[in-house]
Order: sequence, then structure tokens, then C-alpha cells
Amino acid sequence: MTDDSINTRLTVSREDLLQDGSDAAFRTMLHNLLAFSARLQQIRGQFAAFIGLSGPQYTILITVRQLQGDAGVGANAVAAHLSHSPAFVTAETNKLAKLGVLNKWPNPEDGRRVILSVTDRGEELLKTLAPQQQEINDQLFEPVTAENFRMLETLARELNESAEKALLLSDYLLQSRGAEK
Amino acid sequence: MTDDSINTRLTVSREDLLQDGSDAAFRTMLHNLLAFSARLQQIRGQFAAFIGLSGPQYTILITVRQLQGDAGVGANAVAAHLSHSPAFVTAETNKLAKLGVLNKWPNPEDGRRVILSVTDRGEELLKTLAPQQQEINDQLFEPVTAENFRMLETLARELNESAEKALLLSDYLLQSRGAEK
DNA sequence: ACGACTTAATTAAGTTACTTCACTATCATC
DNA sequence: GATGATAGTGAAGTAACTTAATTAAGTCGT
Repeated sequence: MTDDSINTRLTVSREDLLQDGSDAAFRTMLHNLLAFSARLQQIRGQFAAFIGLSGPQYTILITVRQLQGDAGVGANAVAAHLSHSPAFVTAETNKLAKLGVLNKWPNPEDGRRVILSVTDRGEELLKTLAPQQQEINDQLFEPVTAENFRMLETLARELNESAEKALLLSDYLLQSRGAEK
Repeated sequence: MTDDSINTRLTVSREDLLQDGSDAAFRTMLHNLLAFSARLQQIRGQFAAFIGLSGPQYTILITVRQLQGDAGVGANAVAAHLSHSPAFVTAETNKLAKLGVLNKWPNPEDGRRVILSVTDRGEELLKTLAPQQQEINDQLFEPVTAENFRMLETLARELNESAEKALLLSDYLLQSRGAEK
């Protein structure tokens, strides 16, 4: 015989995520995940400072590198990937272009668009960081084994996708109250 | 015969984290983790807005709840846990106390300290959120199975600890250049 | 029981990291 | 060739912090 008043208090309901009907373990996990991600951000900020960039600038730089492929990448794609406004990406990519670490050209096939890519100078800059980054990343992911890694890889991708859906769901369930009236 | 010029470019060096000598999979994983955490933050912001708080206020509220135990928790402990400055925690907890969701009392055993705890009103407020939160969290962690969960739980805790060490290491390796002369 | 140090929290002032909104310019469609 | 969508920009504002100086209380050696 389960108590409904307890069920309505749980922050999650899937059985796989509960232990003895409690969400305590789940909440602790979420907490650790968030604390971890806060620290990731701080470390990233230090990587950035080391090569003379702000945290967000560094993030944008390596995101462009990640997304550019052969043809470069547009500003909106970068914004969407980082969940930032296009205006912010405009401002920061302009600074990065002025610093000479990013190419920012008009797209010859579409006059509205822009093509972003990392310059040789940008690549050089990132390379100067690599030795320290290696040491720090090794420490950062010290608990990850070869086995773990395969699973973490998969999980990170899947969680990112499910988070996208969850965000849409929360727009619907929560934000819609703003639309009342 | 491996190429050293490539090794120095890798952002991680532990074998467990490499595949065929490449860190590409590792970088993609890191990228997904960061995108996931950005979305977590956004969802959290919506939870917050739903009950009339800002994102950071909501975070502080549930962190106090997580840490308070029987005796309550001090401001510095909350700040350390969230990697925020004490000053910020002071400002936000004052607002939360004024809103009536947090108790903020002087510690009778130590006049410098303060005791934070969630009020009944704060608990009520969090309870009104629970149904939607349940649905959203279920979606958010949809890829996590019972098996996965045990591992994720462990990994989240361990990664949070190793990140703390990595942060110290990066202070030493990177920030020390600020201390030069 | 007093001085020197340390710790917890606060205040004020400033900085950084964003967003929103109005706008321009190009492209797509019919 | 007008109508509407899309990509990006600029200006102006706001939210989310931090740093530095200050207060007040505790700790410790002598």
C-alpha cells in the first residue's frame, strides 16, 4: 500500500530512477551532475584566460571548430548549439575575428549568411594550451575507465537529445502559463 | 611509429579515453556533456520561473534543502557547494528570506555564522512544482535504465570529486602565470 | 586576559555575460 | 514583384555574478 501524498512529492516517477520508492538517490545524482558542470565551466574559464579569451569566447571558438567541417558554419547554427541568442554570437564572433582567431566571411551562396571558421592563428593558440589541457583533462576524467567511457559516450549523446525534448516539454508545461490570458 | 607532433595536440592522454590514438570521441563526449548541462540550466530556469524565482534563487533554495540536515546549513557551505562567492549567497538568501521561503537566523553557538533552512512555505512552493517536474525529469532521463543509473550515480559523484582536484591543478598550471611577476 | 591571526558574513561598487527588440538585407514563393 | 520567412546586426538594458574593504566574532599562544 503506497502513499499517494508521497508519490506526488517525487521529482521523478520512472521506476528505473527510484530506489525503494524514493527519489533521494536521483536527486543526489542530479546535484552532483550540476556541481560537476559548474566546475567544468570554471576550468574552461581558466583554459580561456590562459590564451587571453573570455570563457564564452573560448566556448564559441571550439564550437566553431567542432561544427565547421569543410565548409564552415553559420552564426545561427552556433547560437542554437550553445543555446545562446544570435545577437550574442554576432558580438563575440566579431571580437574573435578582430583578434584574428576566427574567419568571418559572407557566404557567397547566400548574402544573408556568414561563414565562420577557425584561423591558423586560432589553431596555433589552441595548440599552445594542449599540454596543460591534457594533464587537466586526465585528472578531470580520472574515474573514467575504458568500459565506462563507452557508456558515458553513448549516454552523453542520448541525454543531450532527451534534454532537448524535455526542454520543449517544459516550454509546454510551464512556460505556457505566461501565455495564459 | 607514432607521431609526437600529434600527441602534443591531444586534449587528453589516458589510453582509456582514446580511440585509435584519437581524442575525437572524447571531445565529442565533452561537447555533448556541456550542451546537456546548458539545457539542464535552462530547464531549471523554467522550474524557477514557474514558482516565481530566478534560476540562481531556485538553485540556492534546493541546495539549502539538500544540505540543511537537521541543524541547517551556513552561507559559506552553500557558496562552496555551488562554486559561488559568499557575497552572492548573502544577497540571494536575503531575497529568499524576504520572500518567506528560507529561514535565515543567527547561529546561537557562533555569532559570526548564520543558519539557513527551507521554510514550510518554501516546501509548499516546491511541492506545487512537483507534478510537472516529475513529467519533465522522466523525459529528461529517458535514456537512463536501472543498470545505467547505478553507474551514472557513481560516476557523477566521482567526476564531481575529480573535477575539484582538476580545478586545483588548473589553478596551479594555468593561473600561476597571473602570479608571475 | 591580551594581542595577533583567522573565519563568517555583509556591503558597495563594478564587471561580465548575456537578452530583447527593432531593423536591414537577402532569399523563397506564388 | 509583392509577401513572407530567414540570417544576421546594433543598441540598450538587465541578470548574474565578482572583488575589495569592513565588521564582528571566534581561536590561540603566552
